[in-house]
Amino acid sequence: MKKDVNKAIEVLGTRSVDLYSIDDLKKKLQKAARENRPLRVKYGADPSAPDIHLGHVVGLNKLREFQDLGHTVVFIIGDFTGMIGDPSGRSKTRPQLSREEVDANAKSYQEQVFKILDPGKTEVRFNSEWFAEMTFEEVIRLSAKVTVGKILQRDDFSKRYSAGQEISLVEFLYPLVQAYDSFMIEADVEVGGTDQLFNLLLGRELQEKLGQEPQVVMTLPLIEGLDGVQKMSKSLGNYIGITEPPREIFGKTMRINDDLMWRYFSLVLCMPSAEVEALKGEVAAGERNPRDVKDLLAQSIVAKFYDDSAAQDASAEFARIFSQKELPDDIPEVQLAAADCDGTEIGVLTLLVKAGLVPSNSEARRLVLQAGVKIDDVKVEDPKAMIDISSPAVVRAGKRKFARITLRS
RNA sequence: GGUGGGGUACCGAAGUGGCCAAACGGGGCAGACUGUAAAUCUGUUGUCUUCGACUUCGAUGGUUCGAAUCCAUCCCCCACCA
Repeated sequence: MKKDVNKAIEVLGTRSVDLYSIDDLKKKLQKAARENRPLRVKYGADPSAPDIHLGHVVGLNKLREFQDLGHTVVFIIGDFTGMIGDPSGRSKTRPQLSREEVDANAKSYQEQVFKILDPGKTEVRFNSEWFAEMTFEEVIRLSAKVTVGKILQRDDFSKRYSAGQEISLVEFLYPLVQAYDSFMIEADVEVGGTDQLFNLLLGRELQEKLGQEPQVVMTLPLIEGLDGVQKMSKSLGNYIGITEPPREIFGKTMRINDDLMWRYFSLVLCMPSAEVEALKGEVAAGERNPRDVKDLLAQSIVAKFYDDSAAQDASAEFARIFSQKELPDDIPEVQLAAADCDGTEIGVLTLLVKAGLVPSNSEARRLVLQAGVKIDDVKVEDPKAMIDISSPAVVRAGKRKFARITLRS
């Protein structure tokens, strides 16, 4: 374990938003060094959305830093809470999951997480371990430790409460559940997004009330998603998943706002702020082209989850399609039955639908009228046009969708 | 239990008898431009055999030449009071 506490504080403090408290962290680090006992760093995962995306990566990076300093990450999978979900059914982000779903998600979680974390320094725990056996009496005793006023302090609760919106008792209980996790695993530190601040702090308080040394709470920025405004999340569909194909990750990264790049450099790639500022300066001064910088970002992100060659391939492919407007190197083949055709000819609209490039005829018509359809590199602008597919034809629908059509004899 | 407010297209939200396939915003899609799937601008965004037809505004039934809009019943949601 690294013994230089000041250095550790410097590393760990980078990118964090809140840290309660730096003194506690320092003490814990000193104690850990003295006793040669790694700190237990908690991170809670919600098993309802098993796709890890760049938003999670921000936290995982921080955990990795703890591990590199010799500490242990306790990765908690909230399987118990996942199976309860939010039975009021109001919250779409808390679906009720079956045991099988939870298990499958948990498994996939672990596989993904170890793209960043060191498995040798990670302890995976399930919170059903302690909650499944809890009696109602214990639940009530536990709930006596926290007041309603306390829970109402949480920002979104107080807003909803004063706006006259409903808050279910389940929601009220969830922070307590998380806090209890901290107690059970004897967390020294808990890391989470800024939206978790209240819950993390509650863990700190609860530990203290139950006679345990309170955890240090560290929050990290929430990264904005592809829309550039809302936080990256699966339910909003504005995310880049780390298991997506390299070309997809690359393309999606190229789609973010130029202004957002810097945050990705810093939060996803952990680039030191001096370097980020330097890059930013070069772009502002016109010395570097924002596209090239974004290309660097996108390649680096792909390389982080795959490797350099995947990154280069994705970049080259992107340039081919969007800069040179050429065809991609792997166009999906679609065979059409002769029965769908009029001899060897077929209407464009039917063709687009049958090839699975658009969901409906009307959609196909719009696309054609908007000059978004090309067949063998020739624009088709008449929705009634008949296309001869006696020899294979390459259809391009919009910028990103392609198909090579052949006629099945 | 009582009172009041609601349920409209992917989302948010107008519309209270015909001009409503339904304003507006967001999102999506397309085009232009560009070194970018950035930004910006423009168009588009129910379905179909598209100069026309059909199905949509919680559900069902009704009034009417005509309903998202009126009536009845029902289902669901929310707040407040008890």
